[in-house]
Amino acid sequence: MVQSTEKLGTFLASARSKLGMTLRAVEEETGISNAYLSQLEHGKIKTPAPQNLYKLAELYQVPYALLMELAGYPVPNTQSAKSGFAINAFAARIGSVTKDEAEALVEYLQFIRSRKRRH
Amino acid sequence: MVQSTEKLGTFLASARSKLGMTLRAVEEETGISNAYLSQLEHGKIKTPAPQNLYKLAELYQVPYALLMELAGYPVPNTQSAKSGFAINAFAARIGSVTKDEAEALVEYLQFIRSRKRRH
DNA sequence: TTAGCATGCTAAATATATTTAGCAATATAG
DNA sequence: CTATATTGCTAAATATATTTAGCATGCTAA
Repeated sequence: MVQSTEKLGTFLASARSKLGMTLRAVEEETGISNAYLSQLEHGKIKTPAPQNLYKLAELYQVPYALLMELAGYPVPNTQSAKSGFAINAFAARIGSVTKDEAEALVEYLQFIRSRKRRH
Repeated sequence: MVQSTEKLGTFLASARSKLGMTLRAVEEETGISNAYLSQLEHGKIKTPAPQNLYKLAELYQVPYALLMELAGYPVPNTQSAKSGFAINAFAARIGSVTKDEAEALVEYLQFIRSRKRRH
């Protein structure tokens, strides 16, 4: 329960960092106070308003549904959300990839898994 | 803005009436206090917690997404599949990943890119 | 009728979200 | 180097969600 907001916080912090934006820059764009954003990134907000998650999703270019999940909210149309949760979070973290990169990642993942199995 | 919560209220009241349930009966089932339910049905709550809407949706047998809409919340998948087609294709290829795997993949991707940049 | 109970409601209490104000550290300009 | 601005942060203030307590009306049973 505590962890889910913790995850949301670190995810949002990471997303903002990726864009090189300052808290006050995000405040400018979204209308959400920098103080609140800071608390949000530090997991001190248990149930942020969906409106706020939506604004941040748009600004950060990440799926709104993912933020809802990370916040611990039930998400409508959960058929793909539940099964692909980890992968969605992962996808949102890396942004877009080229074909070659995707190829390399798939190969690397297979390597990781084969290695684990051996033990 | 005021009307949307008003609509939610009348909708919830109608749904409960249809089932012939009392406010306290709903409280029993959902854990939401009858006082709060009353305020909700009278449009006095601007932003009810999604968790509460979910519980009521289940009890009343109505779509959770509909309650979210009536509450004026953005609803995922009404417009949310816009972020990263390439990513989704990639995600489909590798299936679900663990947290550790995601971590490793992100790191590896950064490695790949830093390598490319050097050239 | 009258006693007891159920129902919907509301004011006050409490919890939590969100903002305002301002501090401490770091960066940047002159 | 010194001054000024920027950044992230936090305590206190404010707004709002949610609960607790209890009232008034009406229902049912004796």
